[in-house]
Amino acid sequence: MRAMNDRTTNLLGAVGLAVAARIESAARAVLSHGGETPAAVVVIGYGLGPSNEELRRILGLSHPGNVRLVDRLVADGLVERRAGADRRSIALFLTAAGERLREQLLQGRLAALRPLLAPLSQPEQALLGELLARLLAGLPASDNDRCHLCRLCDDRACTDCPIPADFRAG
Amino acid sequence: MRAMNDRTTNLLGAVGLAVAARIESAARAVLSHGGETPAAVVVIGYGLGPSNEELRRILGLSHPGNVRLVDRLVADGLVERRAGADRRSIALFLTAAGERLREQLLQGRLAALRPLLAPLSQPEQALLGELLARLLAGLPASDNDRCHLCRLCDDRACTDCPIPADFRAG
DNA sequence: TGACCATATGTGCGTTATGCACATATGGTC
DNA sequence: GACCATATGTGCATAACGCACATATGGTCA
Repeated sequence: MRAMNDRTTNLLGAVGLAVAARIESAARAVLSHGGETPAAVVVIGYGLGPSNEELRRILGLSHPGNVRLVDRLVADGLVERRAGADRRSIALFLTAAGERLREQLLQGRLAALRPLLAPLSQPEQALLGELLARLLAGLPASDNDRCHLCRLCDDRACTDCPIPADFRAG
Repeated sequence: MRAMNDRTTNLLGAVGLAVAARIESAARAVLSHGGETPAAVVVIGYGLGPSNEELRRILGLSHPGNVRLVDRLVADGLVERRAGADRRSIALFLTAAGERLREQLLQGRLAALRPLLAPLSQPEQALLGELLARLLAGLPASDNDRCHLCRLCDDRACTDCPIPADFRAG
């Protein structure tokens, strides 16, 4: 089962680790919480007022885990719980401080990743982008999986997102 | 400061998250511990008998964190603490069970990542491999940083590793 | 209308992986 | 031999989770 080009597979793994580490580190520099907390800020920041349950599915957390995560963000003055569609559900929105922090998260993430591309020339970067886009497009994924994968993406940088996700329609 | 091709940067971030998630998931399927524990098995498995301190630096953990990590592996019968160079230091080695588990870890990681490359043709995969290799080679890194980055790599798959690391000399 | 179940939120409690401060033992140096 | 560096291990705390449970709302069906 060992493919000829496991070298590429292995390099992909090494790069993935480096990328994830930089993303996490950049988030920690701005927000004093780890795990899925920064992703929650980005997702809530789309302004659609997700319920606790919707957010939880996107983040891939348990119900209680999500409640505690929102507790942290509310305690920090970054998120507000407003009335939702039902009287049982709530709608999550960023405060002004939350919006500002979200901006820092998105920009910090890109800033942390840009140096990785520095060794490549502009055409090479464009080529890499195409290959990565094809790679992402090939992931068989439900709508929720796509939202999960893109939970930290900067929707402004992600022009022509290769992953069709309905929640971006707006 | 917003570069023209932040799209590529953003895609790199998305792919990195997907890669890291698959690596972690694959490790969890084989080893019932998370964090740096699987990496420790791989690193110790090189058979050089690293001390607690050497291992800790490669994994990027605190001293106590590393001691507890080794405690877990010893309790699971995967690692042995033997006498080290000094009478204060120890030398860590895998048991037979540890060796077997390391094999599963390495193969599981590659198996989890291979599907990501499936959308690309063979020449495209080779091209991606070259770009990733250039990307990794450009990372300014100390010896320890390199060991840290490669802490989950399969040294058999990583033929012609783009990252010069002295510890691979043997 | 009321019984019943599904859905959504929140809480008590435990676990895992970690860090900090500290204690202890060995090694080297002056 | 005094002193400091190095290496290991321990007590205690923390962050981010999950499971089991409790509670409230909504819908459905007799």
